[in-house]
Amino acid sequence: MSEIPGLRSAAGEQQGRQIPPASLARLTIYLRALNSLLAEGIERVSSDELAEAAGVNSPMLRKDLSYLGSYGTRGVGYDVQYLNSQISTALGLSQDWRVAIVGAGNLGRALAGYSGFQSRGFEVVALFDADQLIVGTEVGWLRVSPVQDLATVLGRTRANMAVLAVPAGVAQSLCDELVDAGITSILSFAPVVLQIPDHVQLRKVDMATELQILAYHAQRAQDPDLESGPRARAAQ
Amino acid sequence: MSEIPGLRSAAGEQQGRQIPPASLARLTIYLRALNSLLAEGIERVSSDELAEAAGVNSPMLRKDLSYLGSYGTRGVGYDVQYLNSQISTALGLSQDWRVAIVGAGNLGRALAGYSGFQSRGFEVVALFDADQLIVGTEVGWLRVSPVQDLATVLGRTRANMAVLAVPAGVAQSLCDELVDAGITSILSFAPVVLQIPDHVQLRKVDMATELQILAYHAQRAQDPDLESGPRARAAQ
DNA sequence: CAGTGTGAACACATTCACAGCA
DNA sequence: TGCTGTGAATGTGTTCACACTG
Repeated sequence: MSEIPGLRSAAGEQQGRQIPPASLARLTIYLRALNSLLAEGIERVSSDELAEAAGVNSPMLRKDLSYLGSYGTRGVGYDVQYLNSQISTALGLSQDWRVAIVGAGNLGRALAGYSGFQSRGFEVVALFDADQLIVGTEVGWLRVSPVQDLATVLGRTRANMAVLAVPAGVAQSLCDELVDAGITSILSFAPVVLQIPDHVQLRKVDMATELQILAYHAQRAQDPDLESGPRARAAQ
Repeated sequence: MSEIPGLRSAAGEQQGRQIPPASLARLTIYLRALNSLLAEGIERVSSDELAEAAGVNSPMLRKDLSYLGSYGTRGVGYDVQYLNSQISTALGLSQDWRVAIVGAGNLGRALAGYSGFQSRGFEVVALFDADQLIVGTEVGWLRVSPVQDLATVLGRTRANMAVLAVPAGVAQSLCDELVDAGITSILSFAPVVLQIPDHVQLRKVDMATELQILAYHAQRAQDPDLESGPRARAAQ
């Protein structure tokens, strides 16, 4: 059992093609599901089962996987371990990512202590704050550094990603500092539009936006407005 | 200045149509930008200016606004105050939303104290935790309630939305309790796929997913792979 | 023959050019 | 004249049916 399909060109195959953004987002979910299966000691899954676990339908799952290559066995399914490692390398999770968190308020501390990072190949290597009362305190295994030392500490810790967990007002200037220090991947929780150069990747999470979207749907659900033809059930 | 276009059928117009999900997400950004302009005392904006402030291009902004109705003035632009209120009512932000936060760890506390909620029409009315050491403590204006009292407290506080900020392992059962207690809008930060009935709206934020997506792009940027024709710059 | 992999059909989102109005 | 509003064209994402294979 679990014979591993052709290993030639280990992480290669159709690596050159861009994975469509929508698929990319779902691949991370499949990875999570595969890790759960792995933890349960399950060795094989069918696309139906994995799709169920990931909350999508199986044709979509298969199409998503097809952007990476053909890692399943027809009539059988996927080897959990093998598929897991294939997706991981495709997503670039085989190298170590060193994350700096800027802002050690509740959110920054929550992120610093979030086990989901460590367990999925991200190491938090620095934590910054501007508040003198917070600087120097310990959060988990980390000591909070002063933002003044941003560039220095980023260099020393060889951080290659950053998370912005600071108030909106100071986000742009700190973002600029991160970029100047050579960071090219930033995840921002600040509720502002950040200006960045082309070569920098920025992703944003805005919790108020999420609630507003929920509010919109909730409002429509309660007013029995013009609920037109096709049942408008927003997918998970 | 600022003559207000036809008020007949106040919040009506083409309210019946569903706003496309992609537009909906951006409308919340426009709202944020309009609030900033309002704070600066600016009364009018053109689609170019507002698009710039929101980090999108202006045809897209105009198309998004067109799903709500025609609230601009040709040759002039938009009245900031008026457009702000039109988008707000379209999104259902004119009624009061009462949010319960389940989980008073660092993340839950960060959310409870997040000024972006209060300022945008969301009131945090309850905060729950399972840990006896945390129950009873104060976070901002709130006292942490025991999860055992979930249904009771949700009823008393008339919460109509919930945020799940709990570990993956207990998310599903708490989600079920929320649903049983009549909550139909849930924002989950737990890194698991949640099972929900059709009438419940669920949105998910997964920070590890965000970092993984960044990792993918960063990996591609460093390996000068097959960088094919069209410059693959992931939009903000 | 069960279950993967994928091309072709469909639905949705974005872009663009320009008509229409203050 | 300047800027909004929108239909038509393009591009992207999803669904589906089924060919293919272990």
